[in-house]
Amino acid sequence: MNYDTLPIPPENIELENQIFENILQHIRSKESFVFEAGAGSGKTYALIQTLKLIINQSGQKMKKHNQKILCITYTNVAADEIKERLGATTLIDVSTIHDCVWGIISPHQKQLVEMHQDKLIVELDRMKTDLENERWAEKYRNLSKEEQGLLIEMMAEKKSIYYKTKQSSAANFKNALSDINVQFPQILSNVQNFKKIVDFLFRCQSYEETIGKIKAKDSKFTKVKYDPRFNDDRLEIMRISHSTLLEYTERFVSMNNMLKQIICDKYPFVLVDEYQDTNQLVIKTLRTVDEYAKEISHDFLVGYYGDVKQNIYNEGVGSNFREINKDIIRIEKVFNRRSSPEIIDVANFIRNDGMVQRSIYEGFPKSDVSFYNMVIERQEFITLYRSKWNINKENKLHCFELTNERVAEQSGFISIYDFFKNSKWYKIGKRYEFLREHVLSLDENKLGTIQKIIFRILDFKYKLGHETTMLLDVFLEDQMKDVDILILRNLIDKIQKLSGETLKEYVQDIIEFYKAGDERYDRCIEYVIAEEIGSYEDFKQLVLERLYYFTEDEEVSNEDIQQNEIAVENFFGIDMDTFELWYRFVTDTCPNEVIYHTYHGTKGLEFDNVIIFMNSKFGRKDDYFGNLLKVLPEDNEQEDIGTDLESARNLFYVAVTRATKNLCIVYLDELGNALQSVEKVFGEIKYKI
DNA sequence: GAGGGGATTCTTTTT
DNA sequence: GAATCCCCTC
Repeated sequence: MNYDTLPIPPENIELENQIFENILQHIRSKESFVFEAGAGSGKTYALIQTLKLIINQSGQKMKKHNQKILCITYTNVAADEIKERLGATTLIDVSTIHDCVWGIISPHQKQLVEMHQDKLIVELDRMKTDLENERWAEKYRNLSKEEQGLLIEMMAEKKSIYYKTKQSSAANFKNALSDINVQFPQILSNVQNFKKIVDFLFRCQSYEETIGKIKAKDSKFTKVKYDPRFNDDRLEIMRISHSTLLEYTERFVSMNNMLKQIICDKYPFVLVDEYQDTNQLVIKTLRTVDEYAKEISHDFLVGYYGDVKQNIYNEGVGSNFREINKDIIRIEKVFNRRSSPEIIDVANFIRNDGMVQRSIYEGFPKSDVSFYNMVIERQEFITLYRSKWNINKENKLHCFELTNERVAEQSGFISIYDFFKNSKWYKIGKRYEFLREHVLSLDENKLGTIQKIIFRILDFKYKLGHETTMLLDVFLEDQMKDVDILILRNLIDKIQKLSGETLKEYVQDIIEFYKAGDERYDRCIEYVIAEEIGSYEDFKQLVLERLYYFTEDEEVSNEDIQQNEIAVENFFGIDMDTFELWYRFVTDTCPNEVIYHTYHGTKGLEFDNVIIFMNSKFGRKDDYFGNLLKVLPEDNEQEDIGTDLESARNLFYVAVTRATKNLCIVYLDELGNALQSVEKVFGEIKYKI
C-alpha cells in the first residue's frame, strides 16, 4: 500500500522541515553530527537530500579544489542504490568502507609491509604464549625441548599425510600417523588437541619464514594484498582480509598526520550510512581525522546516519558509538513515515532508549497487531490469516523465520538445502559456514559451483518459458552474433517443449537435444551447461567429485560409495517444481502470495502484512528470546549493553518495524512469567485464532 | 559420577 | 571452531 496520499498535518511538515534544517545548519558550520533515525523515518531520503544540498551549496568550490564528498555504505547493494538515486555526479564517491579505505592506503606499500611484519611478530608471539599456557597444549609442554624439535621435524615430513587425513575419523588419523604414535605415545591421545598443536606449530614456522623473507626483501614479499573474496587472513602469503584491512587502516591513519590531512582535504564531507553497522575501528579512524582537522583548522565533518537499535551484526559499533563520540551533536527524528500508529507503539516499547516515534500521518487506517502464544503448525496458522487479511497477489503475506533452514523448509525446497547440508564437502569438510551463501545467496556469483550450474539450467528454462523475455536476456551477445534470429526462435520453441519432470530427466532432455541438434545451436547450449558436461552421467560424476570425493582421502568403503551414489541420485530425482521454488527464491522472484524471510534478511525492507514466527531458542541459546520477553518493556538500556538481551532486542525491533499495516507475532514456546511484560506491550495475548 | 576424548551439531550477516 | 552430546573408563 502507498501511504503517500494520506494527509500530513501542516505542523508535522513544519517540524520535519525543522529537523532537516537542523542537519543543514551543522553542515554549514562544519560540525560532525549523528542523525538518529528510527525505523521508517526516511533515513536514506534524508541522506540523499543532504548530499544534494551539499552539492548545491559547495559544489562549485569543491570542484575548483578537486574535492569530493565521501559517502560510505555498509554493503555494495546500498552503495549501488544510493548511486542510482543520486543520478550522475562526479562530486560524490559512494563506496563501501573497504573499497574506499583500500583505495586510500594501498599505494603506501612500504608502510603497509612494515605494519604487516609487526602483525606477524605479534601473532607469532601470541601463538607461542598459547602453546605455553593453554590447556589444549599440555601434552606438547610435557615434551622436552629436544622432543618438541623432533616432533616438528617429523610432522614437517608428514605434512601431506597430515592434511589428507585431518578430516578423517580419529582412528584413521591415528593410524596414518602411527610413527608419531610410536615416538610420542601421549601426544596423540587427544586427536583434536593434537591437530590444534600441529596447526599452531606449522603456522609459527611459516610466519617466521615470512618475516625472514620480508626482511630479506624477497620480491614476493614486498606487497600486502587485500582480497575481499576470502574471509580469512593468510598473513604468511601477505594476504589480508576484511577486518585486518580496517585494523591496518586505523593504525596507519592514527600515526600518520600527513595522511589525515590528505583525507580531510580531499573529502571535507563524509557521510556514513547505517553507521551502527560500521566496524568500530572505522568510527575511531574517522574520529582521529576529525580531531586532527580541528587541530590544523581545516574544514571537515562527518555525518553519521543510522539507528543504534538496528545494529544486528556482531561487528558493528552499535552502542559503542556513543563511547567513542561522547560529545557529538545528536539530531533525532521522531516521525515515522512507514507504519501504523499501533505498530509504532509496540516498536516504541521495544526500543528502550527513550526515543518515542509517532506517525507523521493523520487518519492512518485501522491496523491489526496481535501476539499469539500457541502451539500450531505454521501452515495452519498462515491459512487462517490469509483469509483474515485478504491475502492475494497484490496484497502479499510476509512470514519471518529465525533461520535459513526454516525459510528453505517453508519455501518448499528443503530437500535441495538438505542435500548440500549433508553432502560430504559441507558436512564432513566442516564448511557449514559456506552453506548459506552457496545455497541461498541472491547473488548468482556467490552460489557454490554445482549450485551455479543448476542455476544456469533453471535460468535458461524459466527465462525461455516467459514470453516477454528478450532473446538477449537469454543468450550472450556474442553467441547471438552470427545466429539467425529465426533459427534461434526455432531453438527456443523446441527447448520450451522439453518436459523432464525431475532434474535428471530435464538434464537428459537438454543433452539429448544438444547431441541431435544443429551445430548452430551448440554454443547456445554450451552457455547453459558447462562444456565438460556431455551427458547426465558426466554431470552426476561432477557432483560426486565436487561434493564427495574432493580429496584423495584414505580408501572409501563400498558402502560409502553406494550411499553417496544414492544421495546424488535422489538429488537428481527431485522434481523441477521444487527446483523452480529454489530458483524463485535465489532470484527473489517468488510469485507466491506468501513469502518467507529470515529476520535478519528483512533489514531495510517493509511489508504491509507480516507474521513473525518466534521461539525462545536461537542458535545455542535456549532462552534467547524467552529472556527478552520477560523484560520487554523495561528500560535497562545501560545494563543490557553487550549482552544477549541487547542483540535480541535489536533483532526483534528490526523485525517488528518492517510491518506497515498488519502485524502478528506467533510465539511457539511457553511464555511462563514473561506473560505480563508481553501483555504490557501487545495488549491481550491470544491463545487461539 | 567424574573426566577424558570422539563425534556431532549449530545463527545471523557483510566486506 | 566451539559447545554439547555421547560413550567409555576408572
